[in-house]
Amino acid sequence: MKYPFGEIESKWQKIWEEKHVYKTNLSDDEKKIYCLVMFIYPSAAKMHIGHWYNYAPTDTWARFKSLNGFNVFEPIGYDAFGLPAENYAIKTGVHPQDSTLKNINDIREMLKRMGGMYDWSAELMTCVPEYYKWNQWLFLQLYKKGLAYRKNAPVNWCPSCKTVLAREQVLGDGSCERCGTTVIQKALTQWFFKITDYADELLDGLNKINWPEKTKAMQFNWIGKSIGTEVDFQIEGHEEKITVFTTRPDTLFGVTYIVLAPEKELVQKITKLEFKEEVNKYIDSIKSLSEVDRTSTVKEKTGVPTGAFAINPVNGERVPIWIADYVLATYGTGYVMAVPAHDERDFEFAKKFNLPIKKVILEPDTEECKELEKAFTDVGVMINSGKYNGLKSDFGIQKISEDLEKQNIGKRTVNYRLRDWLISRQRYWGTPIPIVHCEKCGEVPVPESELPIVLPYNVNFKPDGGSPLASSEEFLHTVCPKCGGPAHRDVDTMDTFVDSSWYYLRYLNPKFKDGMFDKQLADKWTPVDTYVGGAEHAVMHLLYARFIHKFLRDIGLVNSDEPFAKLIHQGTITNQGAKMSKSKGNVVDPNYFLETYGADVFRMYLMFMGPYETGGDWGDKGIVGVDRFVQRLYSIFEAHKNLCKEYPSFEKYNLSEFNASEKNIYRKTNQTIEKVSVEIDNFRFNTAVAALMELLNEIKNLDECRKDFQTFVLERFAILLAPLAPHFAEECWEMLGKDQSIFESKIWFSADKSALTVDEVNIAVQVNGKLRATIRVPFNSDEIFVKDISHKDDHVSKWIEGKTIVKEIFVKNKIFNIVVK
RNA sequence: GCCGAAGUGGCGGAAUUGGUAGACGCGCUGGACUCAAAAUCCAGUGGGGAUUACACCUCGUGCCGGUUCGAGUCCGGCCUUCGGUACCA
Repeated sequence: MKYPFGEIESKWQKIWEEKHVYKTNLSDDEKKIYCLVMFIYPSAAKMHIGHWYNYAPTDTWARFKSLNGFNVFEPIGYDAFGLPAENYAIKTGVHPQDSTLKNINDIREMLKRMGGMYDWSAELMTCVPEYYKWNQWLFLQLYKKGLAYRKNAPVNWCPSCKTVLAREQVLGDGSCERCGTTVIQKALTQWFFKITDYADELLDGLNKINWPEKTKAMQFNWIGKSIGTEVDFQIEGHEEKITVFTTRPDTLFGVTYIVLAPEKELVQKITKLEFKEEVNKYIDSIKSLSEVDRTSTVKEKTGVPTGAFAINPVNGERVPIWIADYVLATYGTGYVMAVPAHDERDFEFAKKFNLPIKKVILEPDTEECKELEKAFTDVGVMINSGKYNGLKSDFGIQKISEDLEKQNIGKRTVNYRLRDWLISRQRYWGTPIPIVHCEKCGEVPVPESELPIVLPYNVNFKPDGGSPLASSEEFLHTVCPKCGGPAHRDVDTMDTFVDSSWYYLRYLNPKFKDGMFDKQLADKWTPVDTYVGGAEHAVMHLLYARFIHKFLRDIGLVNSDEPFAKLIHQGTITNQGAKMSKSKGNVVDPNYFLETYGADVFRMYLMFMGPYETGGDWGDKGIVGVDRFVQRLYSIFEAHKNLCKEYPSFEKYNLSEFNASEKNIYRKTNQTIEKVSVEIDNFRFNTAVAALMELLNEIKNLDECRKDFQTFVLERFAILLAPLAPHFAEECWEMLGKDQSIFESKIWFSADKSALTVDEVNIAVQVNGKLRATIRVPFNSDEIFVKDISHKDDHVSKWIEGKTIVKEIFVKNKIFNIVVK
């Protein structure tokens, strides 16, 4: 009979639910494992196979750990706020809350159908006040510590979504991550979280976590720590000065001009009257450029002079001040000292605008008078640098910095590429920011007792610019918590990365009322032991979560430094070479496979396809192989119904009492237990499945074995299958005559180590490294014995006859290599 | 451009510290069953050569070189693909 997956899957899902086998007892943390998979974004109604590829293998790992006696907590939830739901509402008129809740219901059904071991009592969604109240509370804590602040800043603005995007949400081609529209620059007053205060700690922490090296490298580069010096330049005819940041103070004598980022306010102040028109024209011309456009290496450099001059503090030279878009207001001080001789960008710029190039570092083995063809950026000997002449330039960096500090015109400092986290969004479907704006008192934080500030249901979320919440009169108007006068609420909402920065703490008790999360549980259960999710989150989400975790530690709420001890990235499943996405229309729907093969075959096939961390292009060719495997097994178990009741197995067998088939099968069974355990433990599901297929091939002669031994083998087979194909394994287990669910009784067998080794091994006999024969010898035979047999072997002797044996290499149980001349 | 990862049969992919390359599966070929087909079962299956047949020989892990008794694995230099990133002063 064909394996009736439909009824069996629903049967066991019902039993698991009734018996609460997935409920984790969080008060017992002795052998705890917090296994977390990145929560799901319910933007599309259906889960596609990419989601399955993420969730099913992780579930297999969690089930494996659970059967091995660990107390595993595996929760699931929904990253429910965000743009797609709102964009969908604008298009169709369906309210984001309604569409999101419906999608969540569909997804929950699918996750249950998949057979996920999720603790449903820990399910959470971020779009409910019970959750986002604590985003607001978190905001207030950051605010109290001065880590949430407002500033006017040039921001990435998506004209289509009419919202500000974080830099990280703008794709490489300058388009909006969510809708694909080209992003423009716009200045707005926005809320920021001061992640830069934690930059150093975020760097140091990378050494303490078991994460993929490449992910750590990406975070390292993203933070981009650089050590340098700030130097003050006086502006001719102005009180103010220009402070530049440089990593090369040794080139200070080579400065031939200064460049300001065009959007800096100072530009307006110092620009000479006759240059104003050109300068403003230039500023206008780059406004439409996205930061990516501005910073493109292929684009020719542009810029205009301001007519103003600065004085070089070390030699009193008068140098012109320019503005150019290659200088960014957001990095360093926004002002750059240009040394064309020793910086590639400055060199290119100076060449184009005929600015002087002054050599101050001499390249080893070159002449001072030789004209530079390109910037020399390495270490050399300082020249044209007054009293520093003759010093090696790397030493000059130290020396000049010291002297600048003594004269109070410079200061050694550290700069980060990392910017503060912009969290304001001019959007409806998110967490309202708990700030009130009062005409008298200015910005006033909402008292904690008044939280949550509930997101109103009735708003106009049409894309007419600005924040939709401003259209809700009752939301907007309030009284000032400080003076009681009329005030209005902040109408922006928070970036959804705030939600995902602490959800792993909330899972431990999503209904907790006395705080953001249950600290007692968090102290016991965090850090998360194993976190699984896509590599696309390598810098954004994973860096923000680390920051928030460290902040929570600093206010005494968690007792660890890092949120995620171990990180695994599942690979991406592509379709015809492209990432699956609704917009590309290449999403593969799992339903066909569920209806044809069932959930277990489908999830096992996903794991069998290849290494979990590699992913790959989707193809369904091989699924029939996994299906055949399951069908064959099903017939075997069907043919041995109630076997364990009639012929109970022994725990251990002695090889000497076995016939040949029994001996082979006993050995293979134990080897498979060993192999599958190690492979699943290391997220190598493909080889675990292959090992089970090998075992199936081996037990073709099962009927030649003693009955109680047949029980022994089939018991183990069912248990080994359980993490991979949980419904099917339960059914097999029951067919054998077992009364209790595998996952209720938590069984895992360990291998009989004495049965792992073999009596005889094949040894490869080589002559000059070429395989000439394989001989079968007793396990652990010594060299003399192997040598004797090898030399007598015809296939070997014909290659060594008449030759001189130079040497012989013997590796026990593996190889015997004869080197002849 | 820079950083990172990867290139193995017709296909997805296996291969402890260097030690019999191609596990497992798909596909394909042949056979059994069947009136026939599907399904199922059995056998074979890297390329080339050679043989009545069994032996057997030879080439082979992107390309070129190196280390070694021995290299998919280590080293040097290329090529290709895929990710990440982009004037960071």
